[in-house]
Amino acid sequence: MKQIETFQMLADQTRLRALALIQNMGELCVCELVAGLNLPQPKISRHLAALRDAGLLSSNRKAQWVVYQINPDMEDWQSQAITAAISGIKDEPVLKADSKRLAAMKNRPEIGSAA
Amino acid sequence: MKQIETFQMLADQTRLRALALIQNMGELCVCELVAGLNLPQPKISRHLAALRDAGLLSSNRKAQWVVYQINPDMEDWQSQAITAAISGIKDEPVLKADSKRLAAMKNRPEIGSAA
DNA sequence: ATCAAATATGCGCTTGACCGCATATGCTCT
DNA sequence: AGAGCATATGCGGTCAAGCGCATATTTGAT
Repeated sequence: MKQIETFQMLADQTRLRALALIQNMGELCVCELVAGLNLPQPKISRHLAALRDAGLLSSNRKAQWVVYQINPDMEDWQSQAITAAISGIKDEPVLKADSKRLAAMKNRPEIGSAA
Repeated sequence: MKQIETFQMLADQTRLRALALIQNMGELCVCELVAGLNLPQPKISRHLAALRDAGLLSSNRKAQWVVYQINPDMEDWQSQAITAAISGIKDEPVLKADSKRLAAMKNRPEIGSAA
């Protein structure tokens, strides 16, 4: 049963924080997530890969960066599950701190839209 | 972060099957779940205890039986999560088999409403 | 071609989830 | 009190998840 994988993905703090921040910002590269969540880069990279493999995120390369976003082609129930998850954690203080750190990030890449 | 626990609970086939069957039937005792899911009683009992401890199920004793139901006092996001989960698995063949086995159960206790 | 930044992966370790099996506890009825 | 069903729990084993650390890979700039 493949659905298990989805909920497994939502049962981890790092992944929830990453999903929340990505949903909040639209799309983010790995280094932005490293800065926002303030965690080792290999750890972030692995979690993102797992989320992508599970179909919850999609990624595409933009120059030297790999940009992740919520997978637009998810199944409805997956989307609902993510919504529930983010709703469940939305008041966690750590999320505010994550956003704050991201906003304060030095040398933040300007990908895509802006120059 | 306590929310993790909720999603952990949803990341297991046995627990999902139990939740689906319980939601479908309103309330069920352990022995009915053992019959429906066709799994060892200790295994079922443990999973039910886990779901109750996580706040997803509530239980109350009725004579010699312990009856479990979806916890009516869940938080909204938990309820949403369960809905998403059940929606995700609703077409799994195993669920139909579970219902069928439960319906065919011999010596099924008549708890509460009926005599 | 070299270098540096961004990202991914290999490896060994630890911890916790789940399991099966045996057994304890609780409840009911006689 | 004793028998019998329903439910819970103790225990040991196995396996996968997550981690830290080092390193490989890809990409862009000089």
